[in-house]
Amino acid sequence: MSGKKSPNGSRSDQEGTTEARRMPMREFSRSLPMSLLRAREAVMRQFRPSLRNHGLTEQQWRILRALTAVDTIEVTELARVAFLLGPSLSRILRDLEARDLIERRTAKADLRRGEVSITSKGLKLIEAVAPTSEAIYAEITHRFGAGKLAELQDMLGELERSLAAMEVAGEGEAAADE
Amino acid sequence: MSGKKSPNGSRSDQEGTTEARRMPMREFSRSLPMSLLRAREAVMRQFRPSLRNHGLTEQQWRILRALTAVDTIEVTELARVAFLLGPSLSRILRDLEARDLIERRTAKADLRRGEVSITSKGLKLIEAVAPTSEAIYAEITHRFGAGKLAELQDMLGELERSLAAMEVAGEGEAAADE
DNA sequence: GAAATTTGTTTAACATGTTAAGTTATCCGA
DNA sequence: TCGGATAACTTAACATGTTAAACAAATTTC
Repeated sequence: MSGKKSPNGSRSDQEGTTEARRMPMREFSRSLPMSLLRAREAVMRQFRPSLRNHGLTEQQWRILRALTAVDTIEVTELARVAFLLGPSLSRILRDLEARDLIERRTAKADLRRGEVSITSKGLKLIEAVAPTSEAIYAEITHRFGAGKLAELQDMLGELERSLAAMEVAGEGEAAADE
Repeated sequence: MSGKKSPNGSRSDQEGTTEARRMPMREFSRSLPMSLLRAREAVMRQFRPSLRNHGLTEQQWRILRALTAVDTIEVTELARVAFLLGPSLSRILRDLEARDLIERRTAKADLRRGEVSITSKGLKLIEAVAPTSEAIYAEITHRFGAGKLAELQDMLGELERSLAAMEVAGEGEAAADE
């Protein structure tokens, strides 16, 4: 476990794309995190250009999309639904508010909480992007197969549930005074 | 497609976590990109603490891991294997080099190309992290099931291939002078 | 009911993602 | 062989991911 593989000698070749260089680390590239990362990137690559043409990032789109389903929503709940961390969401909401795509106000009952809602301008933007987005999604479904897509999503959900209860062991390497 | 749903009235409740608030946008959260994102996050959440204890980020780990499989590798090829964009890789390599975990030198045949390799210090770090990483991976495999894991990865690879040939249509919204 | 604790959100700091532009080196055709 | 196109990085600029810390409002505790 402590030596390098691929007896390349001293790389005497130069135009050939040596076997060792053409396909390094097959095993690594097949790890679950890499598989998930590549699959997601393959999907998002389809959507990004359209979003970009409308001046939206993927995360901004997720937020606006989530807001269309509710009247108002609290920041923490929005973070959960759009799957964003608090700090990211905080920054993005600031920007979206400056662009008049969303509105915020503090809750009367609990002054710590912020309530967010989409503006009519935001709704119009969503409606402008949605057709293209839905067309892309339909094309993906068609190419991969609706049945397989459903099956894949079932497995992904099951994977999530399998790991939800798993302990997150950090090897206990922190200083003892903690 | 243009109206808000969930007739909440003016949210007269307060302790109840209204139905509309408890489960907003079920459909959105079931989209393929979100499913892939959540699944990957569920997996990486297991690995991050261990990596962090060794002073490594996920991307730095990917790079070092890829380097253990080869003697040297060119930057572009490394970007492909570790699935990182050029600019990200450029920055990370600068840091890893400063920490003496990798070495770089320009190729004699083509002065544009940089050749990267892992140092003995980098190898030692890998060997220190690997046991925990492999244990975590084994636990994930056990929880989810080895068979299902293989099946999932097959589907992910198939999804990638399905989308590889797909056109990336941007709606042609750019200015005409481009 | 004031101090201590907890909760909801934001700010800070650093690392990466993403696109565009810049640099240097190689290639290639007139 | 010269000059335009390409190629391989790198820098720059802005947005997000990630963890820690700050902050203010609410809740709990004594």
